Amino acid sequence: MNDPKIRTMEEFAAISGISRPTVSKYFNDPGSVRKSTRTRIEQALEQHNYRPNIYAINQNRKLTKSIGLVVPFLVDPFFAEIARNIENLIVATGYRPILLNSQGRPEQEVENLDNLRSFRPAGVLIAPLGRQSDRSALEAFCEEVPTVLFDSNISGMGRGFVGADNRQYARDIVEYLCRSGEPPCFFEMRTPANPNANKRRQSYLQTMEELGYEPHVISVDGEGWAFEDIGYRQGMAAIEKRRFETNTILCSNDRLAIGFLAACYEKGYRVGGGPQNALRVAGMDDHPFARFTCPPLTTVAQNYAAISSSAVETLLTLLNLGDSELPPRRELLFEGRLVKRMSA
Amino acid sequence: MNDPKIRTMEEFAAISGISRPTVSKYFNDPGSVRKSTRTRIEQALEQHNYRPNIYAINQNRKLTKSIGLVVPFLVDPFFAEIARNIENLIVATGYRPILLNSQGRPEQEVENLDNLRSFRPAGVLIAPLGRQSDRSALEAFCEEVPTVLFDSNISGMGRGFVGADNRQYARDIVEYLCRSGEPPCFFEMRTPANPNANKRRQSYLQTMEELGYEPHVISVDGEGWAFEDIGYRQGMAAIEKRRFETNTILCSNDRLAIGFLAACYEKGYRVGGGPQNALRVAGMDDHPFARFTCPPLTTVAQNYAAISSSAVETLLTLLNLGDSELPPRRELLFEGRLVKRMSA
DNA sequence: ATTAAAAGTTTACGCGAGTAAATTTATTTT
DNA sequence: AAAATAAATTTACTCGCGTAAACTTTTAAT
Repeated sequence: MNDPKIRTMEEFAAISGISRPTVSKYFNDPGSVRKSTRTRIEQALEQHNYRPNIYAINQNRKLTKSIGLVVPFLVDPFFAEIARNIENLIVATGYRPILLNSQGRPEQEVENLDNLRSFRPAGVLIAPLGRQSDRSALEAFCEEVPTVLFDSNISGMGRGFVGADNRQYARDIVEYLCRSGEPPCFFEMRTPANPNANKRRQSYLQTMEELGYEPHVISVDGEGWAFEDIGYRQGMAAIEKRRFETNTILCSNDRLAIGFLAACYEKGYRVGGGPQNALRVAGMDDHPFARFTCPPLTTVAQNYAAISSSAVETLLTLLNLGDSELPPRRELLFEGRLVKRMSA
Repeated sequence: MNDPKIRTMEEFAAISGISRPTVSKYFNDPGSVRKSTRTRIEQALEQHNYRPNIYAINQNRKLTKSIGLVVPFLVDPFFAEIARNIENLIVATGYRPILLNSQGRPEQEVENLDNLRSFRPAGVLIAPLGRQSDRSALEAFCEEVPTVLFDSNISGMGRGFVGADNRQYARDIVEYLCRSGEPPCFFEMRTPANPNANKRRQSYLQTMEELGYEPHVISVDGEGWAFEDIGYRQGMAAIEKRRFETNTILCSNDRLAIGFLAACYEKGYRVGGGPQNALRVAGMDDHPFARFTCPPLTTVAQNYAAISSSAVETLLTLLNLGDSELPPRRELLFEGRLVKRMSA
């Protein structure tokens, strides 16, 4: 690294003894140049650690080597974890991830899309806010940029969707709860932020019916993404009003369950299976911290790895296909895995 | 929005009836043009939603209007929350944030710095991994780009540091624990990832001595950023080996405490103040989910807002100063606020 | 109204690479 | 070794905007 400051590709090409256009080819795809020249370039690279100017690179290119990644709420460890996975996968394929956080705000989501547009990414992976998303803004964006949705589906939007098989999630855990104790009540937000919650409720209702139990849905107020807080406050209220018809509560997601567990604790209800406990509580998602609740939370584990890699693969396939042969929009749902812990 | 596809600033300038250089001035600083022209531009803007090409903008500018933000581990809600705050502040000042996640990996941190360099940001805010950081890489970076450290200090590195007054954190909570029950043992990782942990231990030792109690430090093995898991596993082991000399455990941070609470639960120890409980547990940081643990965690709350805004302000001051008059490196420490909950 | 200062316009060049076309050189194939 | 193919080189133009200089118009000050 004797560094007489290489600034441009011109300078670097001169030093490595290769012409600039060839060096340019190398940076776009090292495999596209002869092995001998590749070696020479890489030797020069080791000595001078030159990097092509990222702005100049992209200015005159229609298809950027970057992929946008928009998540609705990064403080939610579920999304942080998914984002982490996807970022790594994107890097592994040679693209550069651009991570944007909508922070639970519809305006921010639209703003992110606008920003993203100006980056001219090759493609975009977006987990929409859901109900609050600006549909027309999203739609306009999807027409401009190859986009794959994940986590939260909006039918017809984008060129594909990868997410959870919410019906299976709810079915599996409801069946488990029913055969291991009293049938569950369903605890949820009345106006859930994303469509997964609705599917989970529907599946709860259907499964309960199939099993011959009477369903009990407790829908509570609350806006925004502070699910734990809503689970706690509304859990307290629901307990006080004795709104639960059985001793088993299935929460619509783990974050709600974490808040609900806090309410149970404060109310002095012991949570868990077995006769010594007053209540059983379960969630869905296998939130990264669900195994550290007290008691550890019984839940349905998202297949993080599969969802992440499938989302990236779906997008990459689209990108390699070219605009001519648009495949039909595909929806890929991954099953969750029942995780039995102590809470139910 | 009748959109006959404005692509360049030239086209947009023609439509708005203003010359391109003036339009350019407008985008760089709307306040720098006369009010009447500003209005005309903004009217045209409403009709055509044109956005200057981000690559072209930055290519020919030494000082980019963007600020890098590097965090060590975004799955940690503490950093997610800080990042959220800082991002908002950066946007409010007219800069564009570039968020990069080191994911707990030193190589990734170096990679992030390299990437950031090629973005030529006006300045950078970085929370280093700490012990594992590549000092020389960091140092080289700091010399090239105006950089302010936060959360995790590395003495002399960068042009300033903003973080927590860890000694005060530990002092305050140790004093509280001592006057409200048995003096605390200190539960920590043997080789903590960042220097805050060391300061907290030192302050624990000093405060215990000042109060005339014998300190007990339980240092446990464990690498990486899975603090909850370490707190859980090593907490289990420590409980089994009866390594705690008193009934009060102060954990080096909340994530460790969350794991430790899970261990207590599994071992059947009731946690909280009062005679009916076996153990008291406290943490530090006021992790976003600390109030939802069972029992709710007594801790010292980071002043998220102050740290975030102070970090951004420190950097902006530097940027506005120009290279001539470098102020001395300043370290700003913010006090935490004792938050008494049920766990101790 | 005259003058000075501020703001806007024209013109022209540069940033650092992508990329296409024509040509030369190197590598394979027969 | 000759022919066919693949890879590099040269040359030259492009992308979209920043920015400086010289000049003109508008606004503010006297």
